Amino acid sequence: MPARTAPRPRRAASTRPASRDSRDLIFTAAAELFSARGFDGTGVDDIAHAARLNKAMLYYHFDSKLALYREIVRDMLRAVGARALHTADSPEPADARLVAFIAGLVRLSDERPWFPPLMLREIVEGAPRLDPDTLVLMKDVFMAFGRILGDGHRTGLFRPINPILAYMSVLGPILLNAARERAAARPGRLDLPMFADVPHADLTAHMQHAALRLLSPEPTRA
Amino acid sequence: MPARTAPRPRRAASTRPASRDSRDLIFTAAAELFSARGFDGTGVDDIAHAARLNKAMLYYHFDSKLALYREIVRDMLRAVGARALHTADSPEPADARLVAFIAGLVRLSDERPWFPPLMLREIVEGAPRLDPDTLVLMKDVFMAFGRILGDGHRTGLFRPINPILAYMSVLGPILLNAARERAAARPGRLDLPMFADVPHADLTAHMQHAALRLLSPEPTRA
DNA sequence: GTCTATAAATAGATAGAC
DNA sequence: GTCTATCTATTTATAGAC
Repeated sequence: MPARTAPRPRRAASTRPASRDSRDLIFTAAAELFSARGFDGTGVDDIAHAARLNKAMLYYHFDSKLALYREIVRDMLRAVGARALHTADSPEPADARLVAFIAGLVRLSDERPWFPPLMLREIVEGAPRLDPDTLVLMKDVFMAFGRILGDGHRTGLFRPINPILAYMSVLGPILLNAARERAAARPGRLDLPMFADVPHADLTAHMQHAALRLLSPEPTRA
Repeated sequence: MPARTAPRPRRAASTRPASRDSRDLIFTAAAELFSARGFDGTGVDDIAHAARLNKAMLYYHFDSKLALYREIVRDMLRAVGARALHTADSPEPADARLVAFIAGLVRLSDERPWFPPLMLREIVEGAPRLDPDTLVLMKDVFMAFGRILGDGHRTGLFRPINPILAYMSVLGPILLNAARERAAARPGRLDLPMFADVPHADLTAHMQHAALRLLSPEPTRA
């Protein structure tokens, strides 16, 4: 699921306790932990233990903790960017593309559950650990969103609006809610009301509806 | 500015390099750093250095790094909660209270710039470090928001909506945008388009407008 | 109240056996 | 490819002088 450019071939048959590729095990465990506790809050021992391996294996597959982290973020941003560019450049009208953009983000949050918390962290911290190539990927997502916004404005589907504020207003709820959901799912803690379950079916619809309301040119009230 | 329940008296006159109370210096430096780099990303030495003191002073004023962190979050949530409860219980109609609720959050983000990043981090991580008393404060803010929402629904000003999704949709953009702004202001990095300046005047208005559009009962489009 | 020096624990990273 | 044992640097926290 992590997906490097080309999936390496798997060794024939092997026993259960390490049947999946150890690199993927470490990758996934690390993504999970980094998103939950942050880069500094996660030890390489924690990662190795969660992957049911040891840290020597981590260093066998990755150069360093930082290199592993970067690979996770790059993989994630490549996935987001690919989807965003694809929908932004589709021939459909802007409102349909906006709806697809949001559906893509929500679906991606399910496929790569570490995406929302990790993305939030990177924005909050100002992405201090990312290399220039990865920063470009972050930019691409925003530019794709901006293109949808601009097209919508030109075709009269959307009202004029500051693209950054619009981006924050669309991305913020999606990321924050998914991150909240994820935090609530962790064992032990948190029976606060704001961490209660939200019916997953309503979610995409709400986010899409909210975005359309935000951008629609019709005035809503004084 | 951090504000314990009662501000202790200041010593008469003293030289510049440590004229302000050292406790407040450490408190503010720590809040700033914790919000920027997270709890684990911030060392007590970093804090002491930013406060132009040393870590022995930190331990003179606070029991531990964790105790200091908790005090910062508690102070922040007390401020948010007090403001939220005050506006939620005001006699005004719900839409006016919602607008005031948002203005309060934005104003608080200016007064205590560490609030948005810190709050985001706590939600993302599921508040694993907070003591029960502090968790209650988090709950109070949400409940105040919920009361405004419920009143608005009863009086026909708002449409029915899942309170958690509404909370995420109002809080998410405000926190994320303020955090983004703050990350962009840090020296060195980040000239990505999505980290560009947003005219501060537009900000509150946008957030208020967006929230009203989200909750208004009038249908906006199919 | 403020500092320097240091103890004790932890974390990232590597050597080398199997 | 996988593991244990270990080195080294960093980090929280404290002792004790001024």
